[in-house]
Amino acid sequence: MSLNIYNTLSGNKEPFEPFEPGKVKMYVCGPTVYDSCHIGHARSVVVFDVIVRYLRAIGYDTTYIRNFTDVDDKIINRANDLGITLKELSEKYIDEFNEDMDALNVRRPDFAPKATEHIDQIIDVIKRLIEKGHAYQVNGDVYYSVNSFEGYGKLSGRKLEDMEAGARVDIDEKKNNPFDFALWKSAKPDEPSWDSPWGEGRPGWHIECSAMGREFLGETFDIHGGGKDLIFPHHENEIAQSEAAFGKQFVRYWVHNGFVNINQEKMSKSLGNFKMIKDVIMKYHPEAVRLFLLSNHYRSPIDFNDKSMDESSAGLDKIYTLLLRVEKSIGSAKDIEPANIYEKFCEAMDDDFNTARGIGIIFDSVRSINRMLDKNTAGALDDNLSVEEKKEIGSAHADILRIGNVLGIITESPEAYFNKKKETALEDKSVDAEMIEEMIKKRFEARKAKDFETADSIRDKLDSLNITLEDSPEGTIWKVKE
RNA sequence: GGCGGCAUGGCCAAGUGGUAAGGCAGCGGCCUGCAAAGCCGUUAUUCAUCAGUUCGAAUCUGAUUGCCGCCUCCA
Repeated sequence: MSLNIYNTLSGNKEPFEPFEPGKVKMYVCGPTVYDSCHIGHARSVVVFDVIVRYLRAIGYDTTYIRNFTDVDDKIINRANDLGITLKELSEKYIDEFNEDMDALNVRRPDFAPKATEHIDQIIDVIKRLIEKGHAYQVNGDVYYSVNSFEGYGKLSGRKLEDMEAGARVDIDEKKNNPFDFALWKSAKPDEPSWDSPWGEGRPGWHIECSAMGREFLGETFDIHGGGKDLIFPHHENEIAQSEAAFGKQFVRYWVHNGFVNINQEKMSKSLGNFKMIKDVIMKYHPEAVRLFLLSNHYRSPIDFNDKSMDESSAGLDKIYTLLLRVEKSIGSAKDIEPANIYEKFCEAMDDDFNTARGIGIIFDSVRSINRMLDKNTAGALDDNLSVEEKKEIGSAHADILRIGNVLGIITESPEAYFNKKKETALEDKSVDAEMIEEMIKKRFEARKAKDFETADSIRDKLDSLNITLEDSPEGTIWKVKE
Protein backbone atom coordinates (compact mmCIF):
# COMPACT_ATOMS: atom_id res chain seq x y z
CA MET A 1 0.00 0.00 0.00
CA SER A 2 1.18 3.47 -0.66
CA LEU A 3 0.55 6.67 1.19
CA ASN A 4 -2.96 8.10 1.27
CA ILE A 5 -3.70 11.52 2.70
CA TYR A 6 -6.98 13.14 3.60
CA ASN A 7 -7.19 16.32 1.59
CA THR A 8 -9.39 19.06 3.03
CA LEU A 9 -9.84 20.41 -0.48
CA SER A 10 -11.62 17.28 -1.73
CA GLY A 11 -12.89 16.01 1.60
CA ASN A 12 -11.47 12.58 0.82
CA LYS A 13 -8.44 10.43 1.31
CA GLU A 14 -6.37 10.56 -1.86
CA PRO A 15 -3.32 8.64 -3.02
CA PHE A 16 -0.33 10.86 -2.43
CA GLU A 17 1.54 11.83 -5.55
CA PRO A 18 3.95 14.71 -5.19
CA PHE A 19 4.21 17.24 -8.00
CA GLU A 20 7.78 16.20 -8.59
CA PRO A 21 8.34 12.45 -8.12
CA GLY A 22 10.37 11.61 -5.05
CA LYS A 23 10.28 15.13 -3.67
CA VAL A 24 7.88 16.68 -1.23
CA LYS A 25 7.48 20.36 -0.61
CA MET A 26 5.60 21.14 2.55
CA TYR A 27 4.57 24.32 4.34
CA VAL A 28 2.95 24.55 7.74
CA CYS A 29 1.56 27.66 9.36
CA GLY A 30 3.58 28.45 12.44
CA PRO A 31 2.66 30.59 15.41
CA THR A 32 1.98 34.28 15.74
CA VAL A 33 4.67 35.11 18.24
CA TYR A 34 3.11 37.26 20.92
CA ASP A 35 2.71 34.76 23.77
CA SER A 36 3.91 31.42 25.11
CA CYS A 37 2.97 28.25 23.28
CA HIS A 38 0.21 26.02 24.58
CA ILE A 39 -0.51 22.34 24.18
CA GLY A 40 -2.57 23.07 21.06
CA HIS A 41 0.47 24.50 19.33
CA ALA A 42 2.32 21.41 20.47
CA ARG A 43 -0.19 19.16 18.79
CA SER A 44 0.05 20.88 15.45
CA VAL A 45 3.82 21.03 15.54
CA VAL A 46 4.23 17.43 16.73
CA VAL A 47 1.74 16.08 14.19
CA PHE A 48 3.51 17.74 11.30
CA ASP A 49 6.89 16.78 12.73
CA VAL A 50 5.80 13.15 12.58
CA ILE A 51 4.42 13.60 9.07
CA VAL A 52 7.76 14.98 7.90
CA ARG A 53 9.67 12.23 9.68
CA TYR A 54 7.49 9.64 8.02
CA LEU A 55 7.75 11.17 4.55
CA ARG A 56 11.51 11.09 4.92
CA ALA A 57 11.45 7.56 6.34
CA ILE A 58 9.67 6.28 3.24
CA GLY A 59 12.20 7.96 1.03
CA TYR A 60 10.82 11.33 0.01
CA ASP A 61 13.31 14.14 -0.30
CA THR A 62 11.31 16.57 1.78
CA THR A 63 11.63 20.32 2.13
CA TYR A 64 9.79 21.55 5.16
CA ILE A 65 8.95 25.19 5.90
CA ARG A 66 7.27 26.54 8.98
CA ASN A 67 6.87 30.29 9.26
CA PHE A 68 6.73 32.72 12.13
CA THR A 69 4.14 35.47 11.91
CA ASP A 70 6.08 38.28 13.54
CA VAL A 71 3.97 41.29 12.61
CA ASP A 72 0.27 41.68 13.30
CA ASP A 73 -2.17 43.52 15.53
CA LYS A 74 -1.77 41.27 18.54
CA ILE A 75 2.00 41.52 18.54
CA ILE A 76 1.92 45.28 18.05
CA ASN A 77 -0.56 45.79 20.86
CA ARG A 78 1.32 43.54 23.22
CA ALA A 79 4.65 45.21 22.46
CA ASN A 80 3.13 48.63 23.00
CA ASP A 81 1.64 47.54 26.31
CA LEU A 82 5.01 46.27 27.46
CA GLY A 83 6.85 49.28 26.09
CA ILE A 84 9.20 47.21 23.97
CA THR A 85 9.68 46.97 20.23
CA LEU A 86 7.88 44.57 17.97
CA LYS A 87 11.14 42.84 17.28
CA GLU A 88 12.04 42.46 20.95
CA LEU A 89 8.71 40.84 21.66
CA SER A 90 8.66 38.53 18.67
CA GLU A 91 12.26 37.42 19.18
CA LYS A 92 11.51 36.58 22.78
CA TYR A 93 8.64 34.33 21.82
CA ILE A 94 10.43 32.82 18.86
CA ASP A 95 13.19 31.78 21.26
CA GLU A 96 10.65 30.39 23.65
CA PHE A 97 8.88 28.52 20.86
CA ASN A 98 12.14 26.93 19.82
CA GLU A 99 12.94 25.96 23.41
CA ASP A 100 9.55 24.34 23.88
CA MET A 101 9.67 22.46 20.61
CA ASP A 102 13.24 21.32 21.12
CA ALA A 103 12.18 19.98 24.51
CA LEU A 104 9.38 18.07 22.78
CA ASN A 105 11.97 16.55 20.50
CA VAL A 106 10.60 18.30 17.42
CA ARG A 107 13.04 18.57 14.55
CA ARG A 108 13.53 22.05 13.21
CA PRO A 109 12.10 22.73 9.77
CA ASP A 110 14.48 23.36 6.89
CA PHE A 111 13.56 27.01 6.97
CA ALA A 112 11.61 29.06 9.48
CA PRO A 113 11.00 32.31 7.63
CA LYS A 114 9.62 35.43 9.26
CA ALA A 115 7.10 37.73 7.64
CA THR A 116 9.14 40.84 8.42
CA GLU A 117 12.10 39.47 6.52
CA HIS A 118 10.09 38.93 3.33
CA ILE A 119 8.42 42.27 2.81
CA ASP A 120 9.80 42.57 -0.74
CA GLN A 121 8.36 39.24 -1.76
CA ILE A 122 5.05 40.17 -0.17
CA ILE A 123 4.93 43.49 -2.05
CA ASP A 124 5.68 41.66 -5.28
CA VAL A 125 2.66 39.38 -4.86
CA ILE A 126 0.39 42.30 -4.00
CA LYS A 127 1.56 44.19 -7.07
CA ARG A 128 0.65 41.28 -9.28
CA LEU A 129 -2.76 41.01 -7.68
CA ILE A 130 -3.44 44.69 -8.35
CA GLU A 131 -2.21 44.38 -11.93
CA LYS A 132 -4.46 41.43 -12.56
CA GLY A 133 -7.45 43.18 -11.07
CA HIS A 134 -7.78 41.03 -7.96
CA ALA A 135 -6.94 43.79 -5.52
CA TYR A 136 -7.72 47.46 -5.06
CA GLN A 137 -6.34 50.36 -3.09
CA VAL A 138 -8.21 52.55 -0.66
CA ASN A 139 -6.23 55.32 1.04
CA GLY A 140 -3.02 53.37 1.37
CA ASP A 141 -4.73 50.09 2.22
CA VAL A 142 -4.87 47.31 -0.32
CA TYR A 143 -7.71 44.80 -0.28
CA TYR A 144 -8.22 41.54 -2.06
CA SER A 145 -11.47 41.38 -3.96
CA VAL A 146 -13.05 38.01 -3.22
CA ASN A 147 -15.56 38.39 -6.02
CA SER A 148 -12.72 38.48 -8.50
CA PHE A 149 -11.68 34.92 -7.74
CA GLU A 150 -14.03 32.32 -9.01
CA GLY A 151 -12.87 29.55 -6.73
CA TYR A 152 -13.32 31.52 -3.55
CA GLY A 153 -14.73 29.16 -0.91
CA LYS A 154 -13.57 25.92 -2.49
CA LEU A 155 -11.43 24.88 0.46
CA SER A 156 -13.91 25.60 3.23
CA GLY A 157 -16.96 24.63 1.19
CA ARG A 158 -18.59 28.01 1.56
CA LYS A 159 -20.38 30.17 -0.89
CA LEU A 160 -20.11 33.90 -0.61
CA GLU A 161 -23.87 34.31 -0.95
CA ASP A 162 -24.56 31.91 1.92
CA MET A 163 -22.09 33.56 4.21
CA GLU A 164 -23.43 37.01 3.67
CA ALA A 165 -26.85 35.94 4.83
CA GLY A 166 -26.04 35.31 8.48
CA ALA A 167 -22.60 36.81 8.57
CA ARG A 168 -21.16 38.09 11.77
CA VAL A 169 -18.89 40.46 9.97
CA ASP A 170 -18.40 44.13 10.61
CA ILE A 171 -19.34 46.19 7.66
CA ASP A 172 -16.33 48.18 6.62
CA GLU A 173 -17.16 51.06 4.30
CA LYS A 174 -13.79 50.81 2.63
CA LYS A 175 -14.39 47.29 1.38
CA ASN A 176 -16.37 46.43 -1.73
CA ASN A 177 -17.42 43.17 -0.16
CA PRO A 178 -17.43 42.41 3.56
CA PHE A 179 -15.26 39.37 2.92
CA ASP A 180 -12.55 41.30 1.12
CA PHE A 181 -9.44 41.18 3.26
CA ALA A 182 -6.39 43.36 3.71
CA LEU A 183 -3.25 42.59 1.78
CA TRP A 184 -1.54 45.76 2.94
CA LYS A 185 -2.45 47.99 5.85
CA SER A 186 -1.43 51.63 5.88
CA ALA A 187 0.72 52.66 8.82
CA LYS A 188 -0.83 54.12 11.92
CA PRO A 189 1.15 56.16 14.45
CA ASP A 190 3.30 54.00 16.75
CA GLU A 191 3.23 51.08 14.41
CA PRO A 192 6.17 49.50 12.68
CA SER A 193 5.96 50.03 8.94
CA TRP A 194 7.72 49.42 5.67
CA ASP A 195 7.85 51.43 2.49
CA SER A 196 5.67 50.25 -0.38
CA PRO A 197 4.20 51.49 -3.66
CA TRP A 198 1.05 52.29 -1.64
CA GLY A 199 2.84 54.20 1.08
CA GLU A 200 4.15 53.24 4.48
CA GLY A 201 2.44 50.23 5.93
CA ARG A 202 2.60 46.57 6.82
CA PRO A 203 1.37 43.33 5.32
CA GLY A 204 -1.98 41.76 6.15
CA TRP A 205 -1.94 38.37 7.77
CA HIS A 206 -2.67 36.01 4.90
CA ILE A 207 -0.29 37.35 2.30
CA GLU A 208 2.92 36.28 4.06
CA CYS A 209 2.21 32.60 3.53
CA SER A 210 1.55 33.08 -0.18
CA ALA A 211 4.76 35.05 -0.56
CA MET A 212 6.99 32.83 1.57
CA GLY A 213 5.58 29.60 0.26
CA ARG A 214 6.44 30.74 -3.22
CA GLU A 215 9.86 31.95 -2.14
CA PHE A 216 10.93 28.65 -0.59
CA LEU A 217 8.84 26.04 -2.36
CA GLY A 218 7.63 27.52 -5.62
CA GLU A 219 4.24 28.52 -6.97
CA THR A 220 2.81 25.05 -6.53
CA PHE A 221 3.72 22.82 -3.63
CA ASP A 222 2.56 19.52 -2.24
CA ILE A 223 1.39 19.82 1.34
CA HIS A 224 0.12 22.76 3.30
CA GLY A 225 -0.76 22.19 6.93
CA GLY A 226 -2.12 23.92 9.97
CA GLY A 227 -4.84 23.78 12.57
CA LYS A 228 -8.43 23.21 11.51
CA ASP A 229 -9.30 26.75 12.49
CA LEU A 230 -7.09 28.08 9.71
CA ILE A 231 -9.21 26.58 6.94
CA PHE A 232 -11.35 29.68 6.91
CA PRO A 233 -10.47 32.36 6.32
CA HIS A 234 -6.69 32.01 6.37
CA HIS A 235 -6.11 29.16 3.97
CA GLU A 236 -9.06 30.06 1.81
CA ASN A 237 -7.49 33.48 1.39
CA GLU A 238 -4.07 32.05 0.68
CA ILE A 239 -5.52 30.04 -2.19
CA ALA A 240 -7.28 33.10 -3.54
CA GLN A 241 -4.09 35.15 -3.41
CA SER A 242 -1.67 32.62 -4.82
CA GLU A 243 -3.86 31.16 -7.53
CA ALA A 244 -4.99 34.57 -8.69
CA ALA A 245 -1.45 35.93 -8.68
CA PHE A 246 0.35 33.00 -10.30
CA GLY A 247 -2.38 31.36 -12.33
CA LYS A 248 -1.71 27.84 -11.18
CA GLN A 249 -2.71 25.39 -8.48
CA PHE A 250 -1.32 26.57 -5.17
CA VAL A 251 -1.33 23.44 -2.99
CA ARG A 252 -2.03 19.82 -3.86
CA TYR A 253 -2.87 18.44 -0.40
CA TRP A 254 -4.33 20.46 2.45
CA VAL A 255 -3.83 18.84 5.85
CA HIS A 256 -5.48 20.14 9.01
CA ASN A 257 -5.12 18.93 12.57
CA GLY A 258 -7.88 18.89 15.19
CA PHE A 259 -7.93 20.78 18.47
CA VAL A 260 -6.83 19.95 21.97
CA ASN A 261 -9.53 20.37 24.60
CA ILE A 262 -8.83 20.71 28.29
CA ASN A 263 -11.07 18.56 30.46
CA GLN A 264 -13.69 18.53 27.71
CA GLU A 265 -13.62 22.28 27.27
CA LYS A 266 -12.13 24.41 24.59
CA MET A 267 -9.04 26.31 25.60
CA SER A 268 -10.07 29.90 25.83
CA LYS A 269 -9.16 33.16 27.41
CA SER A 270 -12.47 33.44 29.22
CA LEU A 271 -12.05 30.03 30.85
CA GLY A 272 -8.40 30.76 31.56
CA ASN A 273 -7.55 27.14 30.90
CA PHE A 274 -4.57 27.45 28.58
CA LYS A 275 -2.04 24.70 29.14
CA MET A 276 1.38 26.01 28.31
CA ILE A 277 3.94 23.58 26.98
CA LYS A 278 6.59 24.73 29.43
CA ASP A 279 4.30 23.86 32.35
CA VAL A 280 3.17 20.55 30.93
CA ILE A 281 6.69 19.25 30.39
CA MET A 282 7.62 20.11 33.94
CA LYS A 283 5.11 17.53 35.07
CA TYR A 284 5.26 14.97 32.26
CA HIS A 285 8.08 13.49 30.23
CA PRO A 286 8.15 15.16 26.79
CA GLU A 287 7.87 11.77 25.13
CA ALA A 288 4.76 11.03 27.18
CA VAL A 289 3.33 14.28 25.82
CA ARG A 290 4.14 13.16 22.29
CA LEU A 291 2.69 9.72 22.90
CA PHE A 292 -0.46 11.37 24.19
CA LEU A 293 -0.75 13.77 21.26
CA LEU A 294 -0.27 10.92 18.80
CA SER A 295 -2.67 8.53 20.51
CA ASN A 296 -5.67 9.97 18.66
CA HIS A 297 -5.97 10.42 14.95
CA TYR A 298 -4.62 13.88 14.08
CA ARG A 299 -7.92 15.10 12.63
CA SER A 300 -9.99 14.18 15.70
CA PRO A 301 -10.23 16.34 18.77
CA ILE A 302 -8.21 15.15 21.75
CA ASP A 303 -8.91 15.80 25.40
CA PHE A 304 -6.02 16.80 27.63
CA ASN A 305 -6.57 15.73 31.24
CA ASP A 306 -4.55 14.20 34.05
CA LYS A 307 -5.95 10.74 33.54
CA SER A 308 -5.04 10.62 29.86
CA MET A 309 -1.61 12.01 30.56
CA ASP A 310 -1.02 9.47 33.32
CA GLU A 311 -2.01 6.72 30.93
CA SER A 312 0.38 7.96 28.31
CA SER A 313 3.13 8.12 30.91
CA ALA A 314 2.35 4.58 31.96
CA GLY A 315 2.37 3.49 28.34
CA LEU A 316 5.77 5.03 27.77
CA ASP A 317 7.06 3.31 30.91
CA LYS A 318 5.75 0.04 29.64
CA ILE A 319 7.66 0.40 26.39
CA TYR A 320 10.88 1.43 28.10
CA THR A 321 10.50 -1.38 30.64
CA LEU A 322 10.31 -3.86 27.82
CA LEU A 323 13.35 -2.38 26.10
CA LEU A 324 15.30 -2.53 29.33
CA ARG A 325 14.28 -6.12 29.78
CA VAL A 326 15.41 -7.05 26.31
CA GLU A 327 18.73 -5.31 26.67
CA LYS A 328 19.40 -6.92 30.04
CA SER A 329 18.55 -10.40 28.91
CA ILE A 330 19.76 -10.78 25.36
CA GLY A 331 21.58 -7.51 24.78
CA SER A 332 21.53 -5.73 21.48
CA ALA A 333 21.28 -8.44 18.89
CA LYS A 334 23.53 -8.48 15.87
CA ASP A 335 22.64 -9.45 12.32
CA ILE A 336 19.10 -8.33 12.74
CA GLU A 337 16.53 -9.26 10.16
CA PRO A 338 13.69 -6.80 10.02
CA ALA A 339 10.54 -8.04 11.70
CA ASN A 340 7.14 -7.31 10.20
CA ILE A 341 6.28 -4.87 12.97
CA TYR A 342 7.73 -1.85 11.27
CA GLU A 343 5.99 -2.90 8.09
CA LYS A 344 2.63 -3.01 9.87
CA PHE A 345 3.36 0.36 11.38
CA CYS A 346 3.95 1.76 7.90
CA GLU A 347 0.63 0.36 6.74
CA ALA A 348 -1.04 2.32 9.52
CA MET A 349 0.90 5.46 8.67
CA ASP A 350 0.13 5.05 4.98
CA ASP A 351 -3.52 5.33 5.91
CA ASP A 352 -3.57 9.07 6.51
CA PHE A 353 -0.89 8.99 9.18
CA ASN A 354 -2.82 6.80 11.58
CA THR A 355 -0.49 7.10 14.54
CA ALA A 356 -3.12 5.78 16.94
CA ARG A 357 -3.14 2.46 15.12
CA GLY A 358 0.63 2.60 14.87
CA ILE A 359 0.94 2.92 18.63
CA GLY A 360 -1.34 -0.08 19.04
CA ILE A 361 1.12 -2.04 16.93
CA ILE A 362 3.93 -1.10 19.32
CA PHE A 363 1.96 -2.49 22.25
CA ASP A 364 1.13 -5.66 20.35
CA SER A 365 4.79 -6.18 19.88
CA VAL A 366 5.64 -5.33 23.49
CA ARG A 367 3.27 -8.03 24.62
CA SER A 368 4.61 -10.69 22.30
CA ILE A 369 8.20 -10.00 23.31
CA ASN A 370 7.32 -10.08 27.00
CA ARG A 371 5.62 -13.38 26.40
CA MET A 372 8.77 -14.87 24.96
CA LEU A 373 10.95 -13.42 27.68
CA ASP A 374 8.64 -14.82 30.33
CA LYS A 375 9.98 -18.24 29.50
CA ASN A 376 12.98 -17.13 31.51
CA THR A 377 11.32 -16.27 34.77
CA ALA A 378 12.04 -19.61 36.32
CA GLY A 379 15.59 -19.98 35.14
CA ALA A 380 18.65 -17.86 34.79
CA LEU A 381 18.76 -15.35 31.97
CA ASP A 382 18.21 -16.56 28.46
CA ASP A 383 18.75 -20.29 28.86
CA ASN A 384 15.27 -21.14 27.75
CA LEU A 385 15.32 -19.10 24.58
CA SER A 386 16.13 -20.68 21.29
CA VAL A 387 18.42 -18.98 18.82
CA GLU A 388 15.38 -18.33 16.66
CA GLU A 389 13.53 -16.69 19.49
CA LYS A 390 16.46 -14.50 20.36
CA LYS A 391 16.63 -13.40 16.77
CA GLU A 392 12.95 -12.65 16.73
CA ILE A 393 13.23 -10.60 19.88
CA GLY A 394 16.21 -8.74 18.51
CA SER A 395 14.35 -7.93 15.32
CA ALA A 396 11.25 -6.77 17.15
CA HIS A 397 13.39 -4.63 19.42
CA ALA A 398 15.01 -3.00 16.43
CA ASP A 399 11.63 -2.44 14.80
CA ILE A 400 10.27 -0.73 17.87
CA LEU A 401 13.23 1.63 17.90
CA ARG A 402 12.64 2.35 14.23
CA ILE A 403 9.02 3.18 14.90
CA GLY A 404 10.11 5.36 17.80
CA ASN A 405 12.29 7.23 15.39
CA VAL A 406 9.29 8.14 13.26
CA LEU A 407 7.13 9.08 16.23
CA GLY A 408 9.95 10.94 17.94
CA ILE A 409 9.80 8.82 21.08
CA ILE A 410 12.13 6.26 22.65
CA THR A 411 15.08 8.49 21.94
CA GLU A 412 16.82 7.68 25.22
CA SER A 413 18.38 4.49 26.47
CA PRO A 414 16.07 2.77 28.95
CA GLU A 415 18.65 3.31 31.70
CA ALA A 416 18.86 7.01 30.98
CA TYR A 417 15.09 7.26 30.81
CA PHE A 418 14.51 5.63 34.16
CA ASN A 419 17.41 7.39 35.81
CA LYS A 420 16.09 10.73 34.69
CA LYS A 421 12.66 9.84 35.97
CA LYS A 422 14.09 8.83 39.30
CA GLU A 423 16.05 12.03 39.64
CA THR A 424 13.01 14.15 38.89
CA ALA A 425 10.85 12.15 41.22
CA LEU A 426 13.36 12.18 44.05
CA GLU A 427 14.03 15.88 43.87
CA ASP A 428 11.36 16.76 46.37
CA LYS A 429 11.69 13.70 48.53
CA SER A 430 13.87 13.07 51.54
CA VAL A 431 15.57 10.03 50.02
CA ASP A 432 18.42 9.64 47.61
CA ALA A 433 19.37 6.91 45.22
CA GLU A 434 22.37 5.78 47.24
CA MET A 435 20.28 5.22 50.31
CA ILE A 436 17.80 3.19 48.30
CA GLU A 437 20.53 1.05 46.79
CA GLU A 438 21.89 0.45 50.27
CA MET A 439 18.50 -0.71 51.51
CA ILE A 440 18.07 -2.97 48.52
CA LYS A 441 21.41 -4.56 49.34
CA LYS A 442 20.36 -5.15 52.92
CA ARG A 443 17.12 -6.66 51.72
CA PHE A 444 19.00 -8.92 49.35
CA GLU A 445 21.10 -10.24 52.25
CA ALA A 446 18.02 -10.76 54.35
CA ARG A 447 16.28 -12.64 51.56
CA LYS A 448 19.32 -14.81 51.05
CA ALA A 449 19.19 -15.69 54.72
CA LYS A 450 15.46 -16.33 54.34
CA ASP A 451 14.79 -13.57 56.81
CA PHE A 452 11.67 -12.45 54.97
CA GLU A 453 10.42 -10.39 57.87
CA THR A 454 13.38 -8.03 57.60
CA ALA A 455 13.23 -8.13 53.81
CA ASP A 456 9.57 -7.18 53.79
CA SER A 457 9.98 -4.43 56.34
CA ILE A 458 12.63 -2.87 54.11
CA ARG A 459 10.33 -3.13 51.15
CA ASP A 460 7.44 -1.65 53.14
CA LYS A 461 9.59 1.22 54.24
CA LEU A 462 10.57 1.98 50.65
CA ASP A 463 6.97 1.60 49.63
CA SER A 464 5.97 4.27 52.10
CA LEU A 465 8.47 6.51 50.36
CA ASN A 466 6.76 5.71 47.04
CA ILE A 467 9.54 3.42 45.93
CA THR A 468 8.48 0.16 44.29
CA LEU A 469 10.83 -2.81 44.01
CA GLU A 470 10.85 -5.32 41.22
CA ASP A 471 12.76 -8.58 41.68
CA SER A 472 13.88 -10.51 38.65
CA PRO A 473 16.52 -13.08 37.78
CA GLU A 474 18.71 -10.17 36.67
CA GLY A 475 18.49 -8.54 40.11
CA THR A 476 16.28 -6.03 41.86
CA ILE A 477 15.40 -2.70 40.32
CA TRP A 478 13.43 0.12 41.84
CA LYS A 479 11.01 2.68 40.48
CA VAL A 480 9.33 5.73 41.81
CA LYS A 481 5.56 5.60 41.83
CA GLU A 482 3.82 8.31 39.87
C1' G B 1 -28.74 31.44 9.71
C1' G B 2 -24.58 28.91 6.66
C1' C B 3 -20.65 25.05 6.60
C1' G B 4 -18.31 20.82 8.75
C1' G B 5 -17.33 16.95 12.31
C1' C B 6 -18.40 13.30 16.03
C1' A B 7 -21.48 9.36 18.77
C1' U B 8 -17.63 1.95 19.39
C1' G B 9 -17.10 -2.24 26.25
C1' G B 10 -16.32 1.04 33.11
C1' C B 11 -12.84 5.00 30.81
C1' C B 12 -9.54 6.37 26.41
C1' A B 13 -9.33 4.76 21.40
C1' A B 14 -8.42 2.09 16.23
C1' G B 15 -11.52 0.05 12.72
C1' U B 16 -14.90 3.41 6.37
C1' G B 17 -18.73 -3.35 3.08
C1' G B 18 -16.75 -9.43 5.08
C1' U B 19 -18.09 -10.73 10.57
C1' A B 20 -15.23 -5.76 16.80
C1' A B 21 -6.92 -3.61 17.27
C1' G B 22 -4.58 -1.53 21.38
C1' G B 23 -4.14 1.11 26.20
C1' C B 24 -6.01 2.07 31.23
C1' A B 25 -9.11 0.11 35.07
C1' G B 26 -11.68 -4.71 36.96
C1' C B 27 -12.08 -9.96 37.87
C1' G B 28 -9.88 -15.12 37.82
C1' G B 29 -5.27 -17.70 37.15
C1' C B 30 0.25 -18.44 36.27
C1' C B 31 4.90 -16.75 38.10
C1' U B 32 6.86 -15.06 43.17
C1' G B 33 8.92 -16.81 50.06
C1' C B 34 5.19 -12.77 49.72
C1' A B 35 5.01 -8.75 46.33
C1' A B 36 6.04 -5.80 42.02
C1' A B 37 6.72 -6.37 36.88
C1' G B 38 5.25 -9.65 33.08
C1' C B 39 2.10 -13.46 30.94
C1' C B 40 -2.65 -16.19 30.20
C1' G B 41 -7.95 -16.11 30.50
C1' U B 42 -12.17 -12.99 31.07
C1' U B 43 -15.40 -8.26 30.27
C1' A B 44 -19.28 -5.21 23.29
C1' U B 45 -23.65 -11.55 19.31
C1' U B 46 -22.47 -5.66 19.34
C1' C B 47 -20.83 -0.27 17.42
C1' A B 48 -26.62 6.67 19.83
C1' U B 49 -31.90 5.50 17.84
C1' C B 50 -35.14 4.11 13.76
C1' A B 51 -35.81 2.69 8.76
C1' G B 52 -33.45 1.29 4.04
C1' U B 53 -29.61 -0.76 0.34
C1' U B 54 -26.79 -5.53 0.31
C1' C B 55 -25.61 -12.50 0.32
C1' G B 56 -23.31 -9.57 4.13
C1' A B 57 -22.98 -2.80 7.49
C1' A B 58 -19.91 -0.18 13.17
C1' U B 59 -18.64 0.81 8.12
C1' C B 60 -23.20 2.94 2.48
C1' U B 61 -28.28 5.87 2.23
C1' G B 62 -32.30 8.61 4.68
C1' A B 63 -34.53 10.34 9.13
C1' U B 64 -34.25 11.24 14.51
C1' U B 65 -31.61 12.42 19.04
C1' G B 66 -27.31 14.21 21.54
C1' C B 67 -22.52 16.53 21.62
C1' C B 68 -18.67 19.65 19.27
C1' G B 69 -16.05 22.93 15.93
C1' C B 70 -15.73 26.91 12.17
C1' C B 71 -18.15 31.32 10.07
C1' U B 72 -14.38 37.11 14.74
C1' C B 73 -7.98 36.63 16.86
C1' C B 74 -7.03 31.47 17.56
C1' A B 75 -3.06 25.33 16.50
